[in-house]
Amino acid sequence: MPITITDVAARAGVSSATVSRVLQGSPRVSRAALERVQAAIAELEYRPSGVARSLRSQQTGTLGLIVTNITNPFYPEIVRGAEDAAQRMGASIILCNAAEDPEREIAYLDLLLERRVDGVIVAAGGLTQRHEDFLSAFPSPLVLVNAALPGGQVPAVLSDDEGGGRAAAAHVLELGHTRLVHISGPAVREAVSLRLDGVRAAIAAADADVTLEVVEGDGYLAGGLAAREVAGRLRPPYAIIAHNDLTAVGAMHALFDLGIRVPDEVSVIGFDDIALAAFTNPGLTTIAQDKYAMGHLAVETIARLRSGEAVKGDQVLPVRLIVRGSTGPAH
Amino acid sequence: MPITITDVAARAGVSSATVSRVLQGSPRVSRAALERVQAAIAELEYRPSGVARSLRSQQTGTLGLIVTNITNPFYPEIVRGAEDAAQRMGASIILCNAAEDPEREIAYLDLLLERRVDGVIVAAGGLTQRHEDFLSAFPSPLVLVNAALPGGQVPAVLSDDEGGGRAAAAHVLELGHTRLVHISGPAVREAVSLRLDGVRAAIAAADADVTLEVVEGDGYLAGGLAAREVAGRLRPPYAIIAHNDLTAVGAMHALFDLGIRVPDEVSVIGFDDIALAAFTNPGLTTIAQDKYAMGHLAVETIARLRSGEAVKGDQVLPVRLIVRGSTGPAH
DNA sequence: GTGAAAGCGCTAACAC
DNA sequence: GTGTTAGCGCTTTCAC
Repeated sequence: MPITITDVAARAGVSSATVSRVLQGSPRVSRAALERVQAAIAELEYRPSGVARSLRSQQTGTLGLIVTNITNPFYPEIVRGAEDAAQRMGASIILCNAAEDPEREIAYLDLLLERRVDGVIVAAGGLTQRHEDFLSAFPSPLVLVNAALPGGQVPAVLSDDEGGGRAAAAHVLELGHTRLVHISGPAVREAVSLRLDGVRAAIAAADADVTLEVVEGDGYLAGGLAAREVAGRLRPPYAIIAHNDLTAVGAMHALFDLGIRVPDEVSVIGFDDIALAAFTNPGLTTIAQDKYAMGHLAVETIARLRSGEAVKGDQVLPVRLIVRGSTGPAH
Repeated sequence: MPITITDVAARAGVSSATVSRVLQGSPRVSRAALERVQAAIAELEYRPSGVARSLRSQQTGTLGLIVTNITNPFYPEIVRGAEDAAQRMGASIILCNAAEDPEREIAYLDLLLERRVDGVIVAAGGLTQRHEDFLSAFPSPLVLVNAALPGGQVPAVLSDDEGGGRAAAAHVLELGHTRLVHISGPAVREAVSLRLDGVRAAIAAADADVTLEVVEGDGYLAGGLAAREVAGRLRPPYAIIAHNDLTAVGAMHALFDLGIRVPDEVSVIGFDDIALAAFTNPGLTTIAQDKYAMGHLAVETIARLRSGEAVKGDQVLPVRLIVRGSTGPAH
């Protein structure tokens, strides 16, 4: 049974109110009392109960962070950014790993409400209709990362998917590629169509004779395996623009299996810049999202929301092209 | 301001005690009251306050999980295992990312105590003397993952490092290698010397003419770069046994830069089996730790501790050799 | 400058 | 079967 404020008060020969004042750093405490209280706190190794404080103050100093899948290498950086920002403002993060299960995501939302968290961040890939219903009526500060709700009712932190798609296509176009294959993610996600839009925009802007083929992947390694089927009927050179790095890595593997050389025969470019991307062989050229900043900004946005500020619309972070070894000139 | 139990009671025309009974699923409630209370709960969208409950019940249903560095690919799997186990028992995880800072690790221990978590899991690489002092006197159920305290005062979940080192060396020995290079981790960590012990044991058991050279790395990618210096003076074939996968990947990169072929000229084997290992090229042969199980078991151990069971000593999980493409016959 | 006391939302005796 | 009440540990008026 931990020490309570009453124990400290007794030990210091004061009332609990005085101990509380010391805890709050109130100036209305005599020097003598202050010292005795501090001594008592130290001797008893007293630690005020966060639970009791939360009940009194109606705030827990706790933020909920729901991620689709913590073992997806896209998320740990976001978590780190969020955690750093939270720590800076004296808050803790309750991490909820939805393990790719939308129902579990919603169950966690409920749980976090019961825990009276000061805010919730949802870093989820795809949002279902049930999410929308639940989230748009969420009774607590809420920020979405990497996904948005129609109408912009809920503040969201996003990357510039359209610009990223454009940059990816422009890069391979510049290398002289005229045949592009886009392995997309699941069509329901908004980022998927935005990236594709970007690719199309870059092609349109190039006013050269360029073909684009789109095959739908799943956003994971498996989706990249579509490259096998593509390689069966397309003769190099061509460039594969993957929806994300996992897809790109899957595609590279399929290509290696077939003995097709990257980038000599086929160029591959990804999206996200997960840690893995720097360590494939060749290194993966990709469009980097600033994942750390996304997590950080999400927490800061919660703070702004809590201070009564009306944060409206999406906050879009810039992306940038990182050229490694997986893209090369078409020949 | 959220709805309270009193609001529900008023709405249902009963006392808060009755509402509480309904919440607890007590049988001592009349049908009529039960229905009215349930209706009121639904209409008001009432959610009991976890904070108030925690204050009453003296337990928070919350576990602290301190991780050295969530962006180190070794940890997300542990987190997932812990999170799954916690969820199964209705608990939440407060994730604390120490960001490689031992002081921050200790600060988090304090924080978690204030938050009155039901237990703490520390998944940290290296433990300093300050850790030892703090941890051995920790006033809350505590489990270490991937590190142990001398004397076994604190229950720890570990992998079979010695056996893993043995398996790694045995594997390359079997491939005909007679010159082994071990790139270790920082000498202070116990796992480092255990793995090296294993390597030595395998060599001793082989009773062949085998040389072993040990160079100290840092357990990260940079440590693997020591392979560059090794390659400068050693002629292939030889085998590099890395302390962990990150080190192995760093070594492979150094080798590629020098135009040395893996595994044709030099074999490389890692330890951990991080997600990355399957996607290097060639794939990394490694000793897999069951990271998910470690996280899971740690949470279960907390539960046992809380139920009053005296868990003593280390729980050592088996490892297993995973052969991919980075090791091959010596010739 | 300090203490008494109320109350945050809930549960668990204890009465009736 | 139901209500009253005390109390979990803290903060904050309100007196003095």
